[in-house]
Amino acid sequence: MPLDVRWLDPDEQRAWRAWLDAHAHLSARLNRELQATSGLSLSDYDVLVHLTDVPDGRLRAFELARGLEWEKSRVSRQVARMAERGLVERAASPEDGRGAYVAITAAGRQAIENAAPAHVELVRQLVFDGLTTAQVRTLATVALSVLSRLDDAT
Amino acid sequence: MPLDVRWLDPDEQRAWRAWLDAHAHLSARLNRELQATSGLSLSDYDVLVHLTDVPDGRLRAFELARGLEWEKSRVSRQVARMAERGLVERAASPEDGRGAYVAITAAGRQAIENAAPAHVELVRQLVFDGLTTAQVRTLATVALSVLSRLDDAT
DNA sequence: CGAGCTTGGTTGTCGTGACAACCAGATTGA
DNA sequence: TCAATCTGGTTGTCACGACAACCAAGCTCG
Repeated sequence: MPLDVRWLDPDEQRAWRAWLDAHAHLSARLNRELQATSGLSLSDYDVLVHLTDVPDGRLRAFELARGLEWEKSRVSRQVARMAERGLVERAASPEDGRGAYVAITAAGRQAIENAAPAHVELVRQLVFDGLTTAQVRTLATVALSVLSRLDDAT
Repeated sequence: MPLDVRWLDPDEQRAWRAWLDAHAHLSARLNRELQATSGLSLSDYDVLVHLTDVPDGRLRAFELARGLEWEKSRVSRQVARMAERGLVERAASPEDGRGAYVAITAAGRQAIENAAPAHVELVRQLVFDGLTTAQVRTLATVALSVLSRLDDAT
């Protein structure tokens, strides 16, 4: 066991713990609230956001997987559940015999249009209303730094 | 549907997305690495950290739940799994007939002592080596702000 | 062409977590 | 004292996600 480990100093410890805690509590809270007020989970919400972002409201499953950075199995199952609830529909692809389109339904649009305002408002209240613009920018910088280091890493 | 929603501005969007992405990728990566190099999950790791932090290496289940901020059912199941692998032991409490102590075993100590250095090193590489001390402090401030707003909220 | 590789997607299996129901031991208050 | 309540913990059930195995449709190259 190496004796030269560079442990975290107290400031780093603090920041690290706080980050983990904040994220855990925040996502639990957002999920609970979303669930309670609109019957959607965060995953449902993310799928619907991606589908509404595209002109015709439909995407191939693999595009959805790419956009969400999800495992394809996760997409498959999430879409299956959402289809059962009528939020999306699946359709075979004419161009590619293997393909599966995922299309948002009217009910799906309704659901996200109902859910979005309160959700965004809550994010604003819990996060951004407490921060200065400088802090927001630093937050972005920090997160982007982590992301780039994750990409670099072996 | 309210028309006066205060949507996120571009900077906020960016910070929000980056935060979520960074956390998702980072925790996936840390989990994978920990699993691969030491056979522990992040949850295992957290439990072991809490147990090594206390003098006699044992805690009542409810103390563990409090410290980890976990549901008691989660603690119960996690401990059951870890006991099966010999990382911890359960013991009845003499003082309280209902009580259950969770104690780290020699194997558990060994496991975390093996795992910790590489884990901390990775956190350092992926997060802190890329940040200035000012950024670290801002990160802590931001996270703490979110936490306090979560507490306030109804 | 057609065997072998690649790609898009689904499914089996396992581990995990939330929530609620439940059980047993402790506590308390009329 | 003893019924009502509270507390510590476990278990049932459901949803979710990762990973690997699998299936079928395209592609590619001799």
